[in-house]
Amino acid sequence: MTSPGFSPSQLALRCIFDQLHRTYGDLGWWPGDSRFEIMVGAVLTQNTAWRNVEKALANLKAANALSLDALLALPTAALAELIRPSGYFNIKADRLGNLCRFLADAGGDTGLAAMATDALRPALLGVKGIGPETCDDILLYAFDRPVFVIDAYTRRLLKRHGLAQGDEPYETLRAGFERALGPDVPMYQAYHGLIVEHAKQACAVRPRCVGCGLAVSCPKRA
DNA sequence: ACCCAGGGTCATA
DNA sequence: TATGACCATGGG
Repeated sequence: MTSPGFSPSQLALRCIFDQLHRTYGDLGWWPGDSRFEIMVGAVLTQNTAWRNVEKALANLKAANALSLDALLALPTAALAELIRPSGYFNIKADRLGNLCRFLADAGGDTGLAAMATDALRPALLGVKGIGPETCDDILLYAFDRPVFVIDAYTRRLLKRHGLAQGDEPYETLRAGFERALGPDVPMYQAYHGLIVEHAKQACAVRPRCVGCGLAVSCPKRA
């Protein structure tokens, strides 16, 4: 009843995961050297290709600005200039400022790490500029919480496999994944990365399930 | 030239 | 609740 309209079987979701993992291996998601870098990257990658985010992150590193204190000390206009390659640079500069102020108030990422997920998730969602996907990227990859990330690719993949209609509310899909798979941080981390990687391949590769023979559909485009 | 990318907010109905 | 406009760079 927690996820009306989306009750996938554990078998179906595991089947897709196993084929993707067999095809692409361990991708090492999320790339990043610190919790803070992952959080910043999660904001910068909103509706943006990752290669553009890498340029912005490189600019921040070169300016020695990829830390909470350094970013807080940076004027918004200067921050916007550094992250220009990632697009939406004005609004993202504001969002990073919101995130940094929230972090500082909460005692940095050490303070956040001490919070229970049930308290941390609403707190993050309360930051202007952090929606459900960015929030869950942060929870799953920066703080290793068992939260499944839902993105447009995941929706299309579910739709193509007939597991969901695709336009269900975010929370419905997230709850469906988590209930079917059970809490498994390493698998959640790998799974989302694999879906994105599979989309990047743009159907150049077509993993096929050994057991059921069903191919894993390409989640690129509608 | 057009379409898309590892989304989210806000105004409007 | 549910659309639509807006944000903006860079690669295919």
